Amino acid sequence: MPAVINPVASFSPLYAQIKALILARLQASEWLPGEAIPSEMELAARYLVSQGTVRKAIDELASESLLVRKQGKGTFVATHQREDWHYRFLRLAPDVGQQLLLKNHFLLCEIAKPNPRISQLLQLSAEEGLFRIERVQSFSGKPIVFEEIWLPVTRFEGLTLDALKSWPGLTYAFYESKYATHMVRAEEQIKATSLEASIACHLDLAIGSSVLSVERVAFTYGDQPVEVRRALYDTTEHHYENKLN
Amino acid sequence: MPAVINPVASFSPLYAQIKALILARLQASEWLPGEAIPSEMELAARYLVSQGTVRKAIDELASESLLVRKQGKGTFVATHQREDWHYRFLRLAPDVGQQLLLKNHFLLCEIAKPNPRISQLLQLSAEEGLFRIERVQSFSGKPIVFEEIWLPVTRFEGLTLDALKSWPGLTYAFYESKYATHMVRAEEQIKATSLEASIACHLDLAIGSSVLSVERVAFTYGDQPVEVRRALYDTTEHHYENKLN
DNA sequence: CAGTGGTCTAGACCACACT
DNA sequence: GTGTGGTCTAGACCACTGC
Repeated sequence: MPAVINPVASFSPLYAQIKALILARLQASEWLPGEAIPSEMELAARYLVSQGTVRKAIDELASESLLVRKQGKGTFVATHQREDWHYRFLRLAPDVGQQLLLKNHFLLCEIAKPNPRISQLLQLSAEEGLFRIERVQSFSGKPIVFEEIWLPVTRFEGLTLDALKSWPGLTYAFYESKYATHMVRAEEQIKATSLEASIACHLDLAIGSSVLSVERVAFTYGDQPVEVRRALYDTTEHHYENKLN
Repeated sequence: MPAVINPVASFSPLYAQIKALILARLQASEWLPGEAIPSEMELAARYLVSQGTVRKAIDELASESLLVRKQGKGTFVATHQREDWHYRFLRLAPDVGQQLLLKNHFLLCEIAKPNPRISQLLQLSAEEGLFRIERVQSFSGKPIVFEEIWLPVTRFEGLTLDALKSWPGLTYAFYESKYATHMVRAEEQIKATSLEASIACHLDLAIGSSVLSVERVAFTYGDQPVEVRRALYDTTEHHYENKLN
């Protein structure tokens, strides 16, 4: 007889309820990125279900990359602060040669002018403040990416250009470690555009060159949008890679 | 005690072996797209394993979209000849408004000039013949996509422009129904380029306009490359959509 | 109703990591 | 060795489909 976790509503299967309970813990930052969660046996005992049911819940969370299983060691909360996750969301690759290692150069971090489109994407009211960050990323000296990033001031209170510049790792690892915000997934919209004069200098390209415009909305636990980026890629010697399944 | 399917090599788990056996059946066209495969119980009996083991094998194949499960009905071989699969590999979406319904217009179908790059992508020797197809796709009268398609002559023997033109559905459904070739996955490389004169007329755009170049290699069962496409998208009012997980 | 996939359990054993 | 996740089994019952 299954233990009824939520007897009132929901005809959802038990493992889905267990999954929701685990998700709630993650969302509440009770188990932090990089840490191990309790073993399957312990969770099964805690929630009064069988190990198999916990397993199925964890399986789904692992397939969504919220958790990472490691045989013999345990199950861990996914984190961007790891080598093998550096390219989690980066789809830019060189046409020939090895995978690239981009070098970061932050240009500015300011309070953004009100921008209804960005506010809407982040599900914020027009009054709520936004940071706006600019940066350039280069590969062996050549600038490849110009990027604008918008972040809600409320979640990223006190953010400064210096803090960004002095962080050694990835931006998403920075969010995780300084603002307890783990990015789970993202959606991108890609277009081809002509390079504007104001940006051309940053990319070392002629005005009017064709560049790839990639607009990204990134989400944390619970499908909450937290960050908007608009990047311009120089694709003369690189491309955006995508797998369709 | 597990039934040892392949006692010689492979320390792979039982369900992986069952998965391979099912995959081989698909690859051999023993179970055709759209058809139901035997029930879990029947497969379990046939391979002398428990239902749970068959289930895990099918689960993986379903998550790779090779099979589709339908509760109460059975498990079916995935097919492109279905309404809900029409946009399986199409990532182009209008900036505003509903999902689009593209109209096809085939321009030509010829024996291609030798092309080492395409041959290499399709893992063919330079001598093996290739078809080359051109088409334009439009949305409410406006041309949006210009596309070149390369196919190996051996697999698509007797292909003609008329056959393509008279096919009412999707190209991948055509391959499936006329050439017993089901596309399983694809890889795309995306760049921004300037529109050439020879193609500009097809897209109703000025020479030198920025357009999205999408090069796709599509694979059938067993990771065998079968088709190369190079598409140019007019992204003034559309975009390429991508989800990062 | 019978047949299908979907869920849940309990228990056994394997593979791996740490100590 | 102990503890973790990974595999496999056997059997029960549920949910959905179609006759």
